[in-house]
Amino acid sequence: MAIPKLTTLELRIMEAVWKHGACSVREIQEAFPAAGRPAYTTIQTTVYRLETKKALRRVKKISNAHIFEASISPHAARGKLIDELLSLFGGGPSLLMAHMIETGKLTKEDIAEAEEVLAKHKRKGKSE
Amino acid sequence: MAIPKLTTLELRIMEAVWKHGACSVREIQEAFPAAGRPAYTTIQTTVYRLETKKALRRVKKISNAHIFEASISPHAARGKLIDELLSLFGGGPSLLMAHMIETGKLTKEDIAEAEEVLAKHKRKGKSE
DNA sequence: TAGTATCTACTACGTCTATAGTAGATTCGC
DNA sequence: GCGAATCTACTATAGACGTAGTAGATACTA
Repeated sequence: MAIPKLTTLELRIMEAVWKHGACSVREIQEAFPAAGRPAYTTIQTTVYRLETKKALRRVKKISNAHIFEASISPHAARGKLIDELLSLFGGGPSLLMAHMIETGKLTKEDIAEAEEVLAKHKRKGKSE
Repeated sequence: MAIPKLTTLELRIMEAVWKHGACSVREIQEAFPAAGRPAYTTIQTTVYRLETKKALRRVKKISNAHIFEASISPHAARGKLIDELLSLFGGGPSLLMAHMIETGKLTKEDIAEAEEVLAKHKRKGKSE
């Protein structure tokens, strides 16, 4: 199943659903910071679009409100974003990492952490 | 100077200008792979839009053609992209790195390379 | 200089996105 | 059961993007 391309607002809605679990349009809307919160119907429209994109689906109805659930995982959605970014950086992580180092976003600690994660991942991978 | 938001096509045009240096619309168009190359006027329109976004500027005229030059650096433009991605990953590189490791995009070698870049960067940074 | 090629400037248009209003259905409280 | 609140479904719209055509200006060539 291909991960659909999600826009910023769509992604923020997905984040809300991923975080809160199955929820209504109202709950999604209220997950947005009160300052600059989009209108209820703005969220509603975008939720519907996420539905046609197969990123959300209706699971049940509570009272007169539909309850939505994510059909794609945060892991998969983020993976797609990363793939797209990497493709703009020549396909590999080198340029991306180099850039983060130059701009101070990637520190010694982050690298050490990455090594640990890698080691852990390798151990798991071995058993597959 | 804020870096404007660039779309995919815009970014590909910028890449061409960054690579070739100041060039004409025709040269930009021909930098695209022949298969699926957009029409001349498609490039032209997008170049104009990049001009209003202050990402490109006309520097001179050769014969009857304008020559364009980048007003923003690849470094800055890529930095903006990375910032946007990182903000979707909680602001830090950890989640991003972890994801790349899990999906096999980040290897031991990449991490070793990053360490070298970091060391090199630190040496340079010290003298500033 | 006359014809041809090229380029600019402008216009057009379908799609997508963010935005939100409205009408009618549903439900809840009393 | 009736009024108020809430929700859905539909409609609308402005701006951005990718796409490209056309008319007129400019320049090269023979």
